[in-house]
Formats: sequence, C-alpha cells, structure tokens
Amino acid sequence: MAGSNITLKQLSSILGVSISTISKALKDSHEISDATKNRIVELAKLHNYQPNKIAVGLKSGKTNTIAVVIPSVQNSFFARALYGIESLISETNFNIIVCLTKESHAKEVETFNMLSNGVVDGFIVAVCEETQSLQNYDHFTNVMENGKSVVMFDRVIESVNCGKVTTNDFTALSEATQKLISSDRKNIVLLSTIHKLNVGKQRTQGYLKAMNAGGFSPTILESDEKQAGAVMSEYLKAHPVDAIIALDTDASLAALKAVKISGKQIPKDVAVIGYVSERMAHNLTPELTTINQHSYTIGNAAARMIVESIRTKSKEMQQVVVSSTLSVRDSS
Amino acid sequence: MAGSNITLKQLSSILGVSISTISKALKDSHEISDATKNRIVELAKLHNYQPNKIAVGLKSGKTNTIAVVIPSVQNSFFARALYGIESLISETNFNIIVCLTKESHAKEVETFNMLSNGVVDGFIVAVCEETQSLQNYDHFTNVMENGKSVVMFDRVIESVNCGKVTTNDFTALSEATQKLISSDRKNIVLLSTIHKLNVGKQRTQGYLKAMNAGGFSPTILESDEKQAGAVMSEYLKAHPVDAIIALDTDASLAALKAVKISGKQIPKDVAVIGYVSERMAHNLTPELTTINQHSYTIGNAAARMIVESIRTKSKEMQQVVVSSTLSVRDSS
DNA sequence: CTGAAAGCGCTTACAG
DNA sequence: CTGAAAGCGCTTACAG
Repeated sequence: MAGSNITLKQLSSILGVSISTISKALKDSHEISDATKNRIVELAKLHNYQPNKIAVGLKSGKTNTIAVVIPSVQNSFFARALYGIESLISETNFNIIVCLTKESHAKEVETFNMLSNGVVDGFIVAVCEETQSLQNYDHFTNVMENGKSVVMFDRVIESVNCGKVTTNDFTALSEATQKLISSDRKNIVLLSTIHKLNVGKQRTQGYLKAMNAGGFSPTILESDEKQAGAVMSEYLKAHPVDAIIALDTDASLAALKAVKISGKQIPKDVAVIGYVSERMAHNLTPELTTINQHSYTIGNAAARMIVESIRTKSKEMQQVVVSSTLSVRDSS
Repeated sequence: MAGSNITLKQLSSILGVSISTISKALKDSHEISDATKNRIVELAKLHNYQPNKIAVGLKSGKTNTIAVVIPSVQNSFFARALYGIESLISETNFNIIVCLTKESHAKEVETFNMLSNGVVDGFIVAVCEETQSLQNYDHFTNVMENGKSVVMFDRVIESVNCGKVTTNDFTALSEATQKLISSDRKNIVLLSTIHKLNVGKQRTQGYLKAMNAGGFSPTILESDEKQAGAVMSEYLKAHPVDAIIALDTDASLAALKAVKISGKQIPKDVAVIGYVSERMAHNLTPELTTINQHSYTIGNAAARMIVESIRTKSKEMQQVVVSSTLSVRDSS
C-alpha cells in the first residue's frame, strides 16, 4: 500500500465527524467529549496518523527548522561543532538543515536565499573564506530584515549585528607562545594553512604579540594544506628551530612529519603545539600538545543562542566567548 | 523593517491585479500579456519576492528535501560521504536535512517518524549500530509504505527492499591480506574497533578467508577506540607480529603508535595497512598504506540514486557496489 | 488576456 | 459538545 500518510480529512470521512473535531480531539482539547476523543484517538493510532509538518508550518508561520551553513564537515573542528549543534537541537522540537558552502561565496548566498522564505526560522553560520575576503554581507542582513535569526560561530563578521559565538584565538596563541618561551624555546615558528581566514589572522596576531614581548623574532610559514609538510621541511634544513605552533589539523600533522624527517627529536629538540581533535592528539606519536577549541561547546552555545533567539523573538544580540585551553601532552 | 517576505497577495493588492495573474506572470506563463508581465516582474524584483517554499511544498506534495541519517560526522568516512552527497544534491533543486543518530536506535526511529510526513521526500541512511543488533527495521518499511524513497549506504540491511550502495569489504580485506602474505608476512593481526558492525564483520571475514587460504592462523584483536592502542601494545610484547591491518581511523593511528612504542620499524619489521582519509594518510609518518573506500563516490552514488528514485517514482531498487582499492604507501 | 474558485492539510475563532 | 468557515501562500483548471 504505497501512498501518503493518512490525513485529517480521511479520518473525518471514515468516522463521519468533522475535520475540526478530529483536529481538536487529537490535541486533547477539553472541548471534545471523552467518548468521541477515544474513538478518534484509537482510529488515528490504528492508521498511524502523523500531522503533516508542512501544513502545520504553513499555518503557523514557523518551520521549526534551523539551517547550519558551514564551509565543510571534513575538518574536525566543524564536524565536532556540528555534533554540538545537533546534540542541543535534537533535544528541542527543531530540526537542522546542513549546507556546506565549500568556501564559496556564491554557494553561501544561494543557500541563504533558498532557505530564507519558509524553509527555516534561522541560520547558524560559519562565514566562508570567500565572503570574508569579498566583504559582501548582504545575504546576512537581508534574511535578518525578513525576521530570521542569525548566529555566527567561529568565523564571525564583526560588522553584522547578529548573535556570535567565538573563541579567544588571540589570547590562546599568545599564551601558548609564552608557554614555549618560558620553557626556553627561542626559535618558535608558526605554521599556518589558514592565513586567509580571520581566525588565522587572530591567531597569528597572538603569536606575534608574545614573540615581540619576549624580544624574539617571529617566523611565519604560510602554505596550502598539501605543501605544508614540504615547506616546513625546507625551512628546518636551513634554520634553527626549537618549537613549532601549527594552526590546524593539516599543519599539525605536517609539522610532526617534517620534524621526524629532519631526524630531530620531539620534544627534546623541537616542541610542537597543534590544533587537532582530542582523540587524534591522543593517538599520535608522540601525543600532541594541543590548543583545544572546545568545538562541541561552541556548537552547543550557538545552537542554544539561536533557539532562544527564535523563541523570544528578541532583537538583543548576544556575544559568547568560549575560551580555548592548552592541553599539554608529550610533544612540548 | 522586520517581518516576513512579501507574498503574492501583497503584490496583488499593490498592483490591483489578481493573485492568479501574478503567479502566472512570475512563471512567465504565455497566458499573460507582456505589458502586465513586465509590471509584475519589476515590482517583484523591487521587493525581492521569493515564493514561499513551504506553500509550494504543500500544494505540490513535494518537499524537495532529502534526509541524510547517519551515525556521526566525526569520522572521516561519513564526513566525506556526506560531502559526496551534498555535492550532488547541491546541483539539483533538492536540499538535505542531516540527522545524526549517534548509533542510537531510538534516535533513528524518531528521526524517520518525525520527517516522514511532509518534511522530506526520501531518506539516505547509514543504519546505526544498535538497529543492526536489534534487527528492528519497521521504521524503514513504514516510510517506504508511505511512498518515501529510501537508499542505504555502507551500513546496509540486506532484508530491506530499498536502494543500496555498498563497498566490497569482504574482497578488499581478502586482497589486502593476500598482498601481505605474498610479501612474506606470516603473523598478520587484525585490529578492529568496529566488530559490532556488519561492515566490520564483512572485513573480518575477508581477512579470515585469505589467512585460511594461505594456511596461516588468524589473530583478531577487538577493542573500543580508546583501548585499541593499549591492546595492540600488549599483544606486541608477547607475540611475533609482522603485519597489522587496522579497520578504521582510530585503530590505524593506534596501530602505528603501538608499533612505534614497541621499538619496531615500519614497514621493515611490521607492515601496517589501515583505513584513514587520503589526506591524513599522506601526512602520517610513515605515510600509511590504506584501503581506500572512495567515500565521496559512495555518497555521490547514494545521492544520485535517491534523486532518481524520487523523480521516477520507480519501485525498482538498485544496488551499486563501489569497489575499495588499496593505496600503497610507505607503511607496507 | 485576466480573474474567481478550489484545494494542498492543517488550526482556530466563531456559531450553533 | 460539534461543525462550518476562514485562512496560511501558493498553483492551476476553469470561466469569462
């Protein structure tokens, strides 16, 4: 028996009762007598009646759906943040639609346009790289003018007046650098594959501040993910290095590899601090000291913020900072 | 100016033209004169009119949305499969809703019930661990009876008559094992953290077949993700091992680590073959020989299958097998 | 060429 | 206690 789910109308014609009565009975309205209520509920159960969510959405103007617009999911930070978002949302009566922008501005704009009218009540977004460099934020303000809630996390645009969940990248890097300095590391290199992103810039600034404060000259190696290992290896051949801070997972693995190839010992000759998930850090050799961004917590906070914003319809925009912490393991 | 997007009704009252005319004009119907068409299109553009997707969905009975129900996204296989799904879907006029079951049967059932009535046209699912062990598949058959399309990938239930995209796990493992045997490895250990899953069982069978065929006695170490390293280390202390096959990312990293701790050389003393993403394999030391599942291709195929199934309303269920291939690198 | 009407599946104020 | 009616925003067969 293919075909759609049973509707109120069909139930009504089976029982010879009006649609309104059926609807009320199924909502356990006090207007309806227990006798008819029972008949209706029983039949509904028998046919496994489920209200059509689309119709309810049209009627109520609420969709109970939230869009999560992120660049990628093949990156442990976003994957785990998504997990944090999903965990909170699944405890509510909301659903999430996930859209991957692949760092494309056009895709991001299209996603916002596609979903803004009737499909979702709000957006959780980590702004893509291209949007950050083009500085074109109309798609965000447009949906907000149409009454949708927007919460940005991690990749945030200061000038857009929406909810924001960020991490203290600047401070985290500055502290990690200081920690290396205080354990007598002098030639500390920063290896970055995310220099185009605001988060990358923040982290770099934190590193620079600490290096300058300590009176050491900074070295910043920038590269794409694929070349990071080669770039690091090359540099190690010609320069003294006693510590590396790597700004994401790719850079972290590349740094470990480059040091091993160079024949130097970690952490004796070269200390390494990186950004990888806790589980992976634990499974690397040596176990990697990491800056832990608490991605789950960030996702959770963003989800909580948007649900609250949709429910209260409040215009007040919150800003939450989830502090990164240093998890010291064997590599430093 | 907060508030919702403009509607046909509002446009109609501004222009003094009927709603039907507006609707037709915006669909460029030949019924409408160019003059009125122009007026209407212009005003619509001015107000940035977007048809309400929910209303269109109610009217048409189609939602153009597909649910992707997977256990997790913090696993490079699912993350990349999702990427493959999203890539194909984003070229169509469909959207995807992503739901993470976290291996919970209850969550999976709830998701199917929640979304089956009006929210989505079909489901792409990788069946969760608990559902596999409980063998309760009613939620799948229920939605299919209600006319929804279902495609399973990777984690598949043979007895459910839906579309399926799988990989040849049995053969892949058997070939990888044979390859090790033919390069004179004799004490080949299988390290698994996924023995509860059908895919894990398939892989184990492939390994067993090759070991038995070669006349070697198999060793299967099963453990959870966190203990895998310790279990492997322990085994290495007391037994001769010259090769390890690890069945997922956690097991692969754990195997590399355990061998390094034991002081043995990879691949000279111990060869290692694992399951990790191509990018990660490249960044490990030594670069890891992997069984590549082509997760992107699998996701892509599943997405193509469901779109076709929804569009053609065909009852014929396809079964696609995407072959895994061995990517030989430095660890074997 | 334009518009009134019915309907998708629901909810709810209103009447009886 | 029950039901007819209006309406959410759209589409489309039908009438004019």
